[in-house]
Amino acid sequence: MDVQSSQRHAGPLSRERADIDYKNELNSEQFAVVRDAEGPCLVLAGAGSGKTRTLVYRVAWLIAHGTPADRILLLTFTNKAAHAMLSRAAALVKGEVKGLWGGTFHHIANRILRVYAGKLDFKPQFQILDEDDAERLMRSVLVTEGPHAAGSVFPKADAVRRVLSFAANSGISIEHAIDDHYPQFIKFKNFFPEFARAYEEKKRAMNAMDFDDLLVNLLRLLEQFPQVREKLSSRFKYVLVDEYQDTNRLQAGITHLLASVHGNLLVVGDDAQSIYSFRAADIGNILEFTDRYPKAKVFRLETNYRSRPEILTLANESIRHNSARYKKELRTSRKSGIVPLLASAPDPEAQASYVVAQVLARAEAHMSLHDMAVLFRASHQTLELELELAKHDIPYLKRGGLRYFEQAHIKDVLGYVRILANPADELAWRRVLQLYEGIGAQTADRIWRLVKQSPDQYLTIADEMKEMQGLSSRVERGVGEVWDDLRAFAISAVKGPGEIITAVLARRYREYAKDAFDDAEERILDLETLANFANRYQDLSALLADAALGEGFRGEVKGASMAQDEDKLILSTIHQAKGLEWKTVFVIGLVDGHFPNARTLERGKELEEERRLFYVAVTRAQEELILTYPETSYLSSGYLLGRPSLFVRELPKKVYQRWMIEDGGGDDAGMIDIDEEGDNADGILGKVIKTMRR
DNA sequence: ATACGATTTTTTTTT
DNA sequence: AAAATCGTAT
Repeated sequence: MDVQSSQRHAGPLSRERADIDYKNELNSEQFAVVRDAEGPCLVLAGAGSGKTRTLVYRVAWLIAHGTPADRILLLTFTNKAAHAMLSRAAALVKGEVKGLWGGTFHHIANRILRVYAGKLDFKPQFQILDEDDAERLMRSVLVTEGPHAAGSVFPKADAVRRVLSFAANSGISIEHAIDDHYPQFIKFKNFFPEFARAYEEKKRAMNAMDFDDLLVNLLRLLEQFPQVREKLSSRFKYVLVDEYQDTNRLQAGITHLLASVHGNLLVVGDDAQSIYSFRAADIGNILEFTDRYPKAKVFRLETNYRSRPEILTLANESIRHNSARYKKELRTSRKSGIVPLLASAPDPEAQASYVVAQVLARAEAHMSLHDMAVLFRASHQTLELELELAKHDIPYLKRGGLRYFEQAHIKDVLGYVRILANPADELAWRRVLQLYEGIGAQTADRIWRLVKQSPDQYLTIADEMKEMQGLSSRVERGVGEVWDDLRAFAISAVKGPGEIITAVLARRYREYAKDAFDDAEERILDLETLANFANRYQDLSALLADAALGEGFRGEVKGASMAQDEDKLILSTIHQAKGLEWKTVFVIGLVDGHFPNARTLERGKELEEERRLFYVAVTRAQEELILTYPETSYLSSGYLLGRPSLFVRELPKKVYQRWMIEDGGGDDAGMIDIDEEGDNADGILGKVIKTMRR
């Protein structure tokens, strides 16, 4: 319908690409979305149903029919998804996506807030705090504001921050968040508002926002400044959102307002793949979309192009144990293949050597490593596997766990950059100061209190410092070195951000790293790469913002430093694997206590989310699915005699084949009969045997 | 009093 | 692996 009308506004139609044959390259369900998604639209798309493809073609269609790329906003959930989608769209329309706004919510919020920071009383160079920063800042709040009653077990900084974060993201009060989601903190409820206030105050003083603030402040900006809202939402003629099931209330509010002028809001999601409720993602956004937008068109993509029917059967059998869901059964267009395998190993070592043997067998049969992936619930589950892979010289890339920018050496060095960019950055000061011999938490605190009084004159403070009482000569020397260094780095700063890092490395950190880390060489190499990368920026705060948001770096820097197209096996958390697919998928560690996670086993509501996670994992597989679990494994409390995961036990036996892995040669923990059908009644603790061994 | 090294505990998932 | 805790050195 709108094809003709939008063509009329198309301007120079000569550029329209006749070479995309939409009808042929898409199925009829997908084509309907690409052609008709005007106004509010909800696309319910099952796993592997070509949802990314549909979005990419929709973008191409819009551009081909005259919408300038810079009037399209494409919101995705991860940086990786954003890049993948933009490059696919670029390939389709031959580079005409330039100017398209695409990225994560946080990325887009950052971009908009840089322009309008002033309206919210931030300076435009505001600093972004990553999770580690936020936790440290909260820790310093608890030191001053926390109750000092000895012996009282008080929630840790990270826990406090989580509560506040959850409240912010779901748009509920702190009290409410504690009552409903963190009942263990009810007796401390009265303290939280005070912590929140002190935390806010510290952030303000630093001109800093944490991840949540990016969303909160963008929403506030749109709500409180109608001219801004008008301007932005007029600009974005089309707003497209991927993975809508994982958006939270703030994000739904933001998309609502950004699309408020044109009303063209296209959201795509799958309620069965909602796995981020711990971050306050709200399935209600999808389930109630048609209530919020009564005129919304609803599309369904229910044909799976990815997986063999045997794999899909297993997935469907699993997800049907969940009660809260849209009724939807995935059909596959593919021919019958191999029945999924469930393999049990005596211990994690045997599990690892089994996976490696299977990988090697496939590699020998000329399968590329990048066509296989090993998925897991939590990143520490790969320990044995990584050892085994190293032993066999198999190159791999692990996703999940510590991020590049959260590693100590990176944060240390960027600490100097942060001080130079923003001398009011309390966290950077504390971190950098404690790198020096003789300066610990106490001295760092005293120095910071002095700096705080006039941050902009920090270079001249050194003299006052000397007059501080009771400085031992060791401390005094340390303080002297700090300022000598800072003066030197301030001079390098003129030449660009990369020069600062080079100078830090040359003047101090190279030596420091050799003492502090046993893998110093690798880390120094890392930092040299970082220096190179940083030189692409002129603006320190732009560099730091991208660092905090994880933008660009992981893929580019690391990829460039390694052999670019070396074939690698992917190890990934299931969360990071969302939206991806491989021919062969291993899901390891399927034991009660690990997956489902011990914490969620105790709470019924979260168990459904955990099951959706399992669903996401198995639906990544195209040809082959191999599930494994160790019969004994390891929890912080001791050995866990595992029974296979609930998610496996509840499946009908006919959907998988069974396989027993022989002991790989590691020390045998003794054969114990696993009660596979075991009743759920005895909690996992009953199965934990404390051992003295460690 | 403070720094720092050794020991113990604890760890989901992500922007 | 990193933080919290504890004990010793400066």
